[in-house]
Amino acid sequence: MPRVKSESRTALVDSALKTFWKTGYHVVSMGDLVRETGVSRGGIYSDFSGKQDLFHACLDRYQEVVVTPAFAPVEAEGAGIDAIGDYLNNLLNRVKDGNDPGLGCLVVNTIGQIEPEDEATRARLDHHSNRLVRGFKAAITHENQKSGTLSDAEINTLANFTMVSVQGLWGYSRARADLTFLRDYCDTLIKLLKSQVQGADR
Amino acid sequence: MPRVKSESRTALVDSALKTFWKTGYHVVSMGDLVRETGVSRGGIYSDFSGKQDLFHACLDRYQEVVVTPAFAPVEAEGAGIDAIGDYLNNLLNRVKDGNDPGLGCLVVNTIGQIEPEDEATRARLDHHSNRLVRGFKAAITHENQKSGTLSDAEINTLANFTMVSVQGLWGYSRARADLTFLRDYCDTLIKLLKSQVQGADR
DNA sequence: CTTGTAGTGGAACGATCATTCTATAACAAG
DNA sequence: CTTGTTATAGAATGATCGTTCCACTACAAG
Repeated sequence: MPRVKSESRTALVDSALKTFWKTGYHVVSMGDLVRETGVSRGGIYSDFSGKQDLFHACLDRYQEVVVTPAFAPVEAEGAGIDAIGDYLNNLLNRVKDGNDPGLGCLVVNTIGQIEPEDEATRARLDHHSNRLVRGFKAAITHENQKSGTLSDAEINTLANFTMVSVQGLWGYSRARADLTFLRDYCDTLIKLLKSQVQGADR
Repeated sequence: MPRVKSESRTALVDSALKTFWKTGYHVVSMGDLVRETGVSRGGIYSDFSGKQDLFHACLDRYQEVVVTPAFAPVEAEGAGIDAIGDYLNNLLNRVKDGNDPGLGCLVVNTIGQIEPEDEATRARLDHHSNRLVRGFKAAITHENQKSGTLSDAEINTLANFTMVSVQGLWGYSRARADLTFLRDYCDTLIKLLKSQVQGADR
């Protein structure tokens, strides 16, 4: 038999992911991707049907290599509100350690530049948002079990709020790479969430 | 004397603003702008040095025609936290009435697709963020004067948090045009801010 | 060795981009 | 009318885009 087919090209996708993340889908050219990934044009097109297909693979891979490890504390069994703080700090530390191509979140960046008809991309963004809400809801629910302050509807609303607010953090972190500023945001969010569960003002 | 020079082209900028807002800077072509604004290529280039220059004019105009009226309650003398809710609902109602090209915020969308070296654009985005923080800080400070619960540093932190969180709202509103969902976010934010000023849990 | 496949480097293609230019129409002032 | 200015429609330009194609190399299996 001939040579074995490429071992699934994760290195290509990882490299393309960084490029898309740093520069944005529309600005990245296939020439950029060839240069940054070290894979030839033919190689890319043999594994993906085109630029958009590769980008979708990057969005999926982003969930695996960035969201899953960072969000693990929240998705862990018995996670409470502090796990949300761990999640935020996990990503902030990635930035500090220089593991990420820059700040921001690939999903949040993409929301701002996707065209409304692009359903395939939109579905991936929705999946991300739903994943966050699901995690936040479980964490708030667990924290709330101690006091029983919040109703189910209130927990839902709070989880949705947290998701939206956190997407603001990642979006804004692209504009301002001030770790102290960003950590203050995280501390405030956690404090606010806890104050709601403790239900001090109800 | 000959014919008078074009009356400052505000109609051109207004139209270009909508196009950039809806579609995003990189996706909009000069051909799109010619078609949407009804101004010829020569006309555009006689008033602006290029696409980026026109875009900057749109960012500036966005402050005037969108942010200033919507944010007016917050920037008004004696505004409190409810003014922040008015601001959010002002923009949500614009969407409902179909005045805006879609959802989202031109500034937030731009943050996600600007290249780090583009200082001229970045300065305009910073100006917007600073304006929001200044307004939120004044409103929270005024509300806090009744109880005196929060320190100056705490007010600063809360104003920064609010700005980041609100940018999350406008960013996410592009992905999910569900007015009920978005209003729930607004109500939650206002409730959280008030609970902090009342200082129930301190 | 030969054979078949995977992958490369880069030319080629047609489309589209931002920008410039030209010829012309519209109109105000003399 | 003529003259001067503004703006138009659209051709032209040169660059770059995503995509396709091809000659060639590397290598594993027979």
